[in-house]
Amino acid sequence: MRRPPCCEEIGIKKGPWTPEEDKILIEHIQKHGQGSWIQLPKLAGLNRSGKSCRLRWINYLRPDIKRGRFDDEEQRLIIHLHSILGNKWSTMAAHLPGRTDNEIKNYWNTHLKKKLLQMGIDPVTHQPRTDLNLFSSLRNLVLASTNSNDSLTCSTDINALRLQADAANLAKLQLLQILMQFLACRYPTMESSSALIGTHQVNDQFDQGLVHGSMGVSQDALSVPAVISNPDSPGSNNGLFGNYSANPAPSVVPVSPENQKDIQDHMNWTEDCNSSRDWDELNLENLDNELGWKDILELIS
DNA sequence: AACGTTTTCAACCGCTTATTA
DNA sequence: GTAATAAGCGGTTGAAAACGT
Repeated sequence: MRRPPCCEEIGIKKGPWTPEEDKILIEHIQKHGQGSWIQLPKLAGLNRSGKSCRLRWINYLRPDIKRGRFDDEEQRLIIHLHSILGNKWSTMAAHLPGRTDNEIKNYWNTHLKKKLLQMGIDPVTHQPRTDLNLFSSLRNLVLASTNSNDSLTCSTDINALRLQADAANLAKLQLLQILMQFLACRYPTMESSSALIGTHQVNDQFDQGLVHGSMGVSQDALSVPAVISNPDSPGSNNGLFGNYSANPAPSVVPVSPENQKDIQDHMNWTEDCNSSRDWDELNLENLDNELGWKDILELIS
């Protein structure tokens, strides 16, 4: 079924399009319609492949293309769609009028993916990450949340404030759980002591805190976006992280294979809590440089 | 100002799927 | 049913811009 290389494509121009080429393509399509992309370059007098013409038109020259930054609503939608569809960029583009699959793909890879990673959420599984890298990112988020009043005072974007608050609160929850896992592993015999509560108790607290809003996570952020065809889904479409509502207590799951590289440089310290070497390498004392882990515990309490 | 590094995104490549003869 | 062709899709690349030192 492999298509043989087309001899007509030998010697054709590649690389960035010139304004002149754009003009020729636009005028030709306006005059004759899209028709056959293979025939188009020849008919229009362009030294380009049909593929290249199609891509240029669909991703850049179409009159209904919406350019500029993605707004909060679009970001929420992309994240939610990705949690359901995975890397089905063209399907996602169908839900975002004026946006192309290429644009969404680029935006995901350059912005949203990083955002989720910084929040400690695996961009593939859309579940909280457990690697050590998360620890520092969570600390940053907790720090950001404590400074949010300063850094965002001048902002009139209420959504931005809420998103950051939600992210920071989720980070706090994850950080607390990770710390509890650390303590539970470090002191297994004290599992049920009042000083070191067990993980299941932590989860209960998460549940209660999230359900009742006592942990500060806005209810909006925990609701399911109504964009996807799920008429049974309760709640409204608010909050960038609404798609995580199916997992109200951020259960700790392994990081996806795709992001394994990110954590190769760190020990997999939550995977095997019997490995004393790993725990010893997790030098919590070093975290005192900017914000001690004890301080974090105070912050999230 | 100069240089190196990182980020962004348009464009390409190779593969799969759909259509047609 | 099969093969050839066209269209579409997602991953990857690389040039340019932005940023940091």
